[in-house]
Amino acid sequence: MQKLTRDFYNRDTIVVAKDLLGKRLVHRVDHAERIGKIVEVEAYLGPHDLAAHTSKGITSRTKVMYGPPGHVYVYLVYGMHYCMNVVTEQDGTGAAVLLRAIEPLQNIADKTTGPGLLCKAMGVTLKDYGHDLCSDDFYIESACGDEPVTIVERPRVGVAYAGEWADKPLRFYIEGSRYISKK
DNA sequence: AGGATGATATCC
DNA sequence: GATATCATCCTC
Repeated sequence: MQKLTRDFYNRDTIVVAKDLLGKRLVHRVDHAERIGKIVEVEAYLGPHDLAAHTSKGITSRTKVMYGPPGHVYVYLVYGMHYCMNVVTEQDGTGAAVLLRAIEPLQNIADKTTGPGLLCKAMGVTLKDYGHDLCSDDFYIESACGDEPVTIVERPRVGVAYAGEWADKPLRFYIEGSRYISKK
């Protein structure tokens, strides 16, 4: 078990996205560690990626995504669900990886197959906006003996408005996992 | 197939 | 300050 360092996140976003599959997301809430294995993610590459929130430029909402890697970008979608992202690449890039689904491992009661459900189960809300994952109560670690996995590539979900960027295969998940949000 | 529900960006 | 738009989920 090894906590991921800043260097892990400070790399090409697609590489980080694929590398996050199989890692353990750990969040301590009320003295209990909630742990889930990441099984599905999406890559948002930067301002040139029309599906990314940073394509609108630096705003109060996107400033964390434009900041240094290894921090958490949380936002509210559709007025009721939170989604969490991990900021990637060097300070100023504006790229991140959306966590879409986890496999429950410890202290998780609710469903986890979708970005909104994942945040609810992990206790992630807007209060976690900007949190540094290089910390002790909210971080990602590699499992001991991290087994290689087969990665499936698909177009991202819910970004039909993004023109040609809607079709790019930037959604990645672990083949065979029963916790994938959609087929 | 359609509705819930509120922050945010983008207009006036 | 008003309004259109959501990186979703649940129920019918």
